[in-house]
Amino acid sequence: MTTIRTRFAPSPTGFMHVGGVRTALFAWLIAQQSNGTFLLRIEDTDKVREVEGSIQQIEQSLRWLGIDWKEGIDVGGEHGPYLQSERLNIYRQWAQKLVDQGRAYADPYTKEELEVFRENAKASKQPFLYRNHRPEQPPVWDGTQSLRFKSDPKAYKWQDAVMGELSTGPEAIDDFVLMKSDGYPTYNFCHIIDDMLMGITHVLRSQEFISSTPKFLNLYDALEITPPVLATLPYVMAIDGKKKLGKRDGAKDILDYGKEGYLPEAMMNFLATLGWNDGTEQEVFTTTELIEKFSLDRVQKSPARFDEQRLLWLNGQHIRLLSLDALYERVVDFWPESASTSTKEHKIAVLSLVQDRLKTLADLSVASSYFFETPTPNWSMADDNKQLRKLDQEERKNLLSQALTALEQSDFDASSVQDTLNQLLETTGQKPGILFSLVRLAVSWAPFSPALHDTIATLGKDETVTRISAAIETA
RNA sequence: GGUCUCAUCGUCUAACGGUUAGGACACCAGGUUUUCAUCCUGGCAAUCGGAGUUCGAUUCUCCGUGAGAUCACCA
Repeated sequence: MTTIRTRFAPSPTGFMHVGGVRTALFAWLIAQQSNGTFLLRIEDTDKVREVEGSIQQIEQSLRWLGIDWKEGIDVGGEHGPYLQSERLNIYRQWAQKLVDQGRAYADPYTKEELEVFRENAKASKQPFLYRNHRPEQPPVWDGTQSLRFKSDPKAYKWQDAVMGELSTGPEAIDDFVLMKSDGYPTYNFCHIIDDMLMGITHVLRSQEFISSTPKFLNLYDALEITPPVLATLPYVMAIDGKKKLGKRDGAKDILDYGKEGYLPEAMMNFLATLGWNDGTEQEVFTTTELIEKFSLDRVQKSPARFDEQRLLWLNGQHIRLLSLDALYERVVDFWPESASTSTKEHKIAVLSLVQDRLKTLADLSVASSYFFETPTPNWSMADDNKQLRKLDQEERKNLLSQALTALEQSDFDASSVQDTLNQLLETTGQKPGILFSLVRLAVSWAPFSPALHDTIATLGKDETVTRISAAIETA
């Protein structure tokens, strides 16, 4: 198998949202599965749009997801530098080469003059093509004018690893800007140089680039470069509506999902299966399985909508996949405050009870608070309960007293408590729906909780006795 | 307007040209000695339209329709 080299090459223009991250993920997956190289290059050639701190945020986002890079601005590598603004002399050399070959020329027009051309074209209902206005005697390029590619318009037909065969007519090719007048290269130019110099074998990018691909192909031809494998990924669409997911439409920072209690492996599973499947009925994939099974030829051609419900479900699935120790490591930031003084043993015991109930790690706080702090009796909860509202005050007190007496004599492991509770059903002659609901409420005062005997055993004898006693007093 | 792309349940998707069009999420109903959740069982629900090719089209071709992208000294 040939060694695959892929890259993720974002612009430092702000936080990362799921659309961008998915492109990185797919590139990373195919590199991983061939034991190849995934590298991180930063495309900071537009100084106007650049946002301070973006690079750190991009790196943090990828690391959170579990995507690592073998080469990049922070780790270096033999094809560096990986920050485009530090490669300006390289682009200049290649630009000059094109000038020398007669394939690039300085643009003598002002923006205003170009605008006139465009408007005239529009007025006569013709498409605007810069190449129809090529200057006869372009000035010598000194780096202060923009430099344009002298295109060689023709029809192209090419293979896309996802989309299959794609084609365009010569109309799609025009003289585009290679170097801007501020001395920086355009994306259209420098990404091609960098991909070549960095040995990139597979270029993955999202659908909006499909219409500029013929321009790239024309430039590859001029530079006599064999193009890498091109793969076009369909959009991730916004949750509602039919627009591609973008920051303006409320796309969230990927790091926010971590803060909200989503597991990175669940997010990775979600992103990978958004537009890809392995052909089986498997829905839940570990990272290892994704690396093994992912393939570009099973990537969907059409856009997929971001479905939060599915992400939430997957997150629950992945939470259930974790061992208690692993889960314990993950939830450090999500305990209720009252848990801070608790022991690891107790916390693990609580986790074993609530694990199946968590959809996000952030659910932990609500689901577990009564294990760490004594709740205040709230008898209105009993009045709201269909079964319990039938009991009068005396019956409540009586049942709880019997439960208290029985439990005081119980060994406090889960199965003893279970036995005790079962005996109590017989001695009181009550239905479980009434007896258990009552006791459950008395020890938790929560709308829901794990199985009663587990809950009681985990609370421990002292705490259980205290709580039932308090319930009897306030009934 | 030019160029280009896409099209199966509400959503994510499966189906060498031959299946009662399958699965998952969501939703609804039932089950697992209380509750919530997990888990299990069942239910609801789709091939954009029209021609053509074929014994037979979700699948191939064409024409519509719809949706999207792009036509920057942004990437």
